[in-house]
Amino acid sequence: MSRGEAPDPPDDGTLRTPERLRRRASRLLSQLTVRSDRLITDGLAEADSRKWHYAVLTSLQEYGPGSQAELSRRSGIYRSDMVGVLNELAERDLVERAPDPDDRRRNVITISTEGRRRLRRLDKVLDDLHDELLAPLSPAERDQFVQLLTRLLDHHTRNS
Amino acid sequence: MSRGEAPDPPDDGTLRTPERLRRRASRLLSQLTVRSDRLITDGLAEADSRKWHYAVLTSLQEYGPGSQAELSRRSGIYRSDMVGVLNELAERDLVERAPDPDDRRRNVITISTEGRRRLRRLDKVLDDLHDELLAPLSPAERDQFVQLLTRLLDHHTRNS
DNA sequence: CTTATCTCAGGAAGACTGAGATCC
DNA sequence: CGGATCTCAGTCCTCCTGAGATAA
Repeated sequence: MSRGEAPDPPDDGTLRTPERLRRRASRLLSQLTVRSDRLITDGLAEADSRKWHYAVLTSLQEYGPGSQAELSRRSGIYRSDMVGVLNELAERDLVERAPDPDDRRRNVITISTEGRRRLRRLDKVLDDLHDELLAPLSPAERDQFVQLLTRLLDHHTRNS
Repeated sequence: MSRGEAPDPPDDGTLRTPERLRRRASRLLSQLTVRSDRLITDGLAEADSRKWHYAVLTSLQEYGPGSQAELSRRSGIYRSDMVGVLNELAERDLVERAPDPDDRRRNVITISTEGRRRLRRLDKVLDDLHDELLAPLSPAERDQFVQLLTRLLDHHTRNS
């Protein structure tokens, strides 16, 4: 409360007006995401990685090799940003990029053995980080939270 | 499902591995926040406003006039970015910026009548936008959601 | 002298646009 | 030809750092 924020809510259902700002879901979301992003980014940086590395490696592990456009669709990384991410991954020998013999516009991206090893480590790192992120919630509440987020995201993804 | 995403979950509690990526709370958060931000930003743009305008106006309405540094603390806007926001608000005659006679380093920011009127409109706009944002959730679930977000945010705010 | 306030300049990172070259 | 793919250059926004000027 050292930041001149709103006082605690009345706790009787009444919503005092100062709470309007604090309780806007959009604000809560963006503020929490800033913290979450920072947590994850810092944690992965200690493992010489980024969120995007994890997203691409997981997608390769689970769905197999693919073109860059395909990886982009799978992982949600923008097609124009994919180039840079793959450069970083290739530098570290975590993936291999080879021209597709069947369609010479494409590159086929494959995860390397080193990449699989790295992915296992990142998965552990992320488990710990999520433990920290969701610390105040009970296991049941964590599921609840993930479920609510998923439903919201699905809804807003389908309606493009 | 036209985007090469993960298939639907088994729906029996089992978590197939491809779901790891999809279900990471950090990813859900940041993806949802992107959509939410876009929704809010676009909606407010139609009212010639931004999120920051609303934050500052609300804080002025609820807590009364204050210096820029104080507004910054209340509303969460970075002190360096506050200048620009106040310029925009002053341009539109929604706030008044006057030097503090007691401390000549400071400006005292006051909300104008026009500002109050604008704020009432923005509050309605935001109510509608949040209805859209939380559309798939029942009223009880919306409360649940806000409550979970608040607890998480509080936890990560206290630990600086 | 130290501290606080206001201001501006600019960096880093993410989401995104647009366009050119290449190929189907 | 239209459409997809890879790449690069660059925009916009947000969060944040740093520093200068002024005044307590």
